[in-house]
Amino acid sequence: MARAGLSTERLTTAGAELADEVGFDQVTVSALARRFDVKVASLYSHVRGSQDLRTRIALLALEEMADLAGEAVAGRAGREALAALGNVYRDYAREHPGRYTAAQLRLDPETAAASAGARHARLTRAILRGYALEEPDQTHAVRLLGSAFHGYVSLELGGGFSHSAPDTDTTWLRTLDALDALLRNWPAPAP
Amino acid sequence: MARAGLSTERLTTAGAELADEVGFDQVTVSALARRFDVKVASLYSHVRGSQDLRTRIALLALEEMADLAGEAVAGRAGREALAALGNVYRDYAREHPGRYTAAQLRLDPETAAASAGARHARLTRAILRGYALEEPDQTHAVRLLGSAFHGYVSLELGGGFSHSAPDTDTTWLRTLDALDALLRNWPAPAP
DNA sequence: GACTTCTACCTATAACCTTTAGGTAGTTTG
DNA sequence: CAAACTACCTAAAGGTTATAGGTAGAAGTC
Repeated sequence: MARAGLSTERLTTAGAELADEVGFDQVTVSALARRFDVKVASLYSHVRGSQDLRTRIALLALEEMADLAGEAVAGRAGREALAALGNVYRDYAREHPGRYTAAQLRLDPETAAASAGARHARLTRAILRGYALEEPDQTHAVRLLGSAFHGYVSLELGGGFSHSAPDTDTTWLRTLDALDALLRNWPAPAP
Repeated sequence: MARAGLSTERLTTAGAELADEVGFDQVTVSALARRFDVKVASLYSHVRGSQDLRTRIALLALEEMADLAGEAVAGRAGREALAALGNVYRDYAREHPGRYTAAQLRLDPETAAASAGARHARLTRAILRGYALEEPDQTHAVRLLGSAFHGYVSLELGGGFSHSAPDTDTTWLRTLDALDALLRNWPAPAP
């Protein structure tokens, strides 16, 4: 009875790979068992079930992205920092589509609180140091940046911009231009 | 043998209701059959399967949103039109979370081409008539608006902004302010 | 080095969802 | 009013989730 060397971590990373290959919602306990050439029930010693597996993948993705974002933003400011952060999300989503959609999984409050989610918020906020924004506009801007990045990436990933000129790479650059200009020129509330 | 009065349309709208109640990915042929108090196999005369059902719900949601967006944008221009369009998406997502996530379903190219997707693009483009944008910036702006709206709505729906000051309603208003300002002041490409 | 103990993985089982095939009872049409 | 159609059925096969309880190999103990 050769042992496959299962563990919660190995299952999580294998699940993440599986997600990237076949899509996050095709990630199933059975498919994972097949990948390890092991019976399904064996996974239940390491993972509580399919929901648990999915949230573990989501947490992994959030951490990985936060790590990359941290590196990318370090030592940069202004538009350069903005572009670095945006590129992290966009590149990650293209290299790891399954993980990226996993990261969008709705987490229950406690899990979310223990996740790398807060790090993402802090990193985005750090970028705003290069721009002159006071509270509460800073928070508004954090949310707007998050929305724009996530929205762009998820629409592009979903094929929303596909096959029509101009290509999405230049739109992405112009989007970064636009967001940079917006932050430098943050408007007062409308009357 | 009383007839339940099934039809593809009734199944689709019932499926949409179900999605709003229990979440789009909990929409299952079995659950729908239960709702009509009918055996599962009976649905397969009206719907090809669970995938077919899901895309029908997605198409319905896209149409409903496009209808609402068309009404909302008519007779408005500039910031007013921008806010009207954004509010349509946001309100729709909050009233019909299941349908909204359904609308994000990745469609195969032919289905997408026959969907209301193009109407959404046209409506967004129509809004830009109130701003002075030439091509290709107009397309970039269409994509940016789509990203910002979708990103905001989906993060808010997923609880991303939850329970932290300032409240999401004012962030939403300030986001509209910001996008309006951005469109009025669209930047030239960075050097 | 034998003995316990832990761990990794197993078989078996039950519940649920999907999908297809083929049948029967209402409803509509000529 | 018979033929044809439609709406719904039973039956069955295959896949996924999940739990309970069992066995073999590895690790620690004397």
